[in-house]
Amino acid sequence: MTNNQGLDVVFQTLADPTRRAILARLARGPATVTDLAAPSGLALPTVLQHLRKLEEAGLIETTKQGRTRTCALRAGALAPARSWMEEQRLLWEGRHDRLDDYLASLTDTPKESPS
Amino acid sequence: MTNNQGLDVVFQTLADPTRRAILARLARGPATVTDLAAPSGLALPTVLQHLRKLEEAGLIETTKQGRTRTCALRAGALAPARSWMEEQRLLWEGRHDRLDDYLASLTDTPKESPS
DNA sequence: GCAATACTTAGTAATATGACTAACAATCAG
DNA sequence: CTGATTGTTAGTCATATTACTAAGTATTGC
Repeated sequence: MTNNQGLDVVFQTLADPTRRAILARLARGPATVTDLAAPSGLALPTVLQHLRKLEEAGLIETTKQGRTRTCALRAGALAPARSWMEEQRLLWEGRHDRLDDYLASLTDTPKESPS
Repeated sequence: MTNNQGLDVVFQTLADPTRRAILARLARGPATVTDLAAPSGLALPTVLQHLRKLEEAGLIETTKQGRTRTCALRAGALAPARSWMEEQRLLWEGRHDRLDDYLASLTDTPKESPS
């Protein structure tokens, strides 16, 4: 269905460059909170907020062991979003109504232009 | 690059269900502002705001002819977002570090010293 | 011309977002 | 135990988002 409620959350989560950077970093392997914060130039609590959102969106998972929390990607989490986009692409490309074509079709009244 | 600034806008735009619904509607063909507002149950100005965002994100284009504005999809506008997701998918799947595997690798030091 | 139609602008309000600092809690190293 | 490391919580603040209403402009049809 086009009404996937989880899509809101996933797209919203991906909309932030800091979070995309975190995902990109995690794509190279698991990391701790401090590891993730370092290149961002952000304060730890800020990064933590982003991590919470990423986790709530199901994009990552984390566990705490001792005093360090390790974060890793959750494979397949992007599938619904990818799926939606693919669906759209097919629809969009399937019918290539460009706007001007459409407008042309409206004035296409076979009447041989009086006046 | 992972730093695509346009991705912010596109993902942000897709994060709203009303806007996704508008896109889904437009995938079936161009429509006027009023057409798009009707099924949403929203006030016209609200829909207009969404349309402006969609247009700023490059996802649709609109033209006014007489007193009606017609909206249509802009094909290919999703490409950068799709591209980012595809890139991520490859990375994520390429290395299937699940979190527990990683943690296991850390404690690989056989701790024969429980209790 | 006049009224209905279709959109627009402006202003408002509730809520969400993303950043910070300060202070706390829980480990680990020596 | 003590202190450094790592994370967490709480509270604040500026800005953005998304909705609304009310009032405007521009076209079209009679």
